Amino acid sequence: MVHHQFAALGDPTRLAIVERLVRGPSSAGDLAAPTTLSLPAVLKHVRVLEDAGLVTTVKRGRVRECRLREDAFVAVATWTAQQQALWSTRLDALGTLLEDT
Amino acid sequence: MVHHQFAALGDPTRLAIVERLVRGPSSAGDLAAPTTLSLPAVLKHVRVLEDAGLVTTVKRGRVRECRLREDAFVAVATWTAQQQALWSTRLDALGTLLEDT
DNA sequence: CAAAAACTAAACCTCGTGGTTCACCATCAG
DNA sequence: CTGATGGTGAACCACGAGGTTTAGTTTTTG
Repeated sequence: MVHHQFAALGDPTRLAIVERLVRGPSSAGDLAAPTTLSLPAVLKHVRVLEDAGLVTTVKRGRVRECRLREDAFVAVATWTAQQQALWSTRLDALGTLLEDT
Repeated sequence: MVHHQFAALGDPTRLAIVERLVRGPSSAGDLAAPTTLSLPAVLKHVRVLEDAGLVTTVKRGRVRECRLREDAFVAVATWTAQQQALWSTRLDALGTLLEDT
């Protein structure tokens, strides 16, 4: 169900987290630092991303390390490509139909 | 700002609308028919998709025709691919770093 | 061991989203 | 012209999402 991924990426804060995480793993605190938000708020966002399968976290000692999951992005890319494919074949069908008339 | 597209696709009803629209344009009424929702509700969703640039609508006579915009999907696909690229080059960098040690 | 750091859990608040209904306008069919 | 059809605008409502603070808990560090 790909709409969970989309919903997770739909929030600007979460999108920013992802764009930062793409440069490498980070602790929750380091994710919160550049923002104006409180730690708990950021942690909630991370949890949402985790539930959507876009991020994994492990707790090492007292720090929670967050890293990106590539396969989730593949799922999103696949869905998008598939829709595009359906759309363009439909356009092709219309094209040949118009040729026939 | 791609998070608007993501937010628009994050709602299941809206995603369903898109998946139906990929098979060709449709009137607002025809979009509402297969759902349990009221027409105004569906129209609101269409408006959101329109604001996100994923859909265009024109009013012809008394019926509003909705159709998909391919370029918006290209934008989404591009963003996703770009993140994937950044992520994997970062993995490559880590790989060579590990080789050096 | 004591104190600081990093997170977590819980309680709480606000506001936007997703939905409704109803009244209304515009257009098409008879 | 009249009535039915398709859509629009406005008022309204409920609830969940995104945020806060505060009070713990668990590691690390001096």
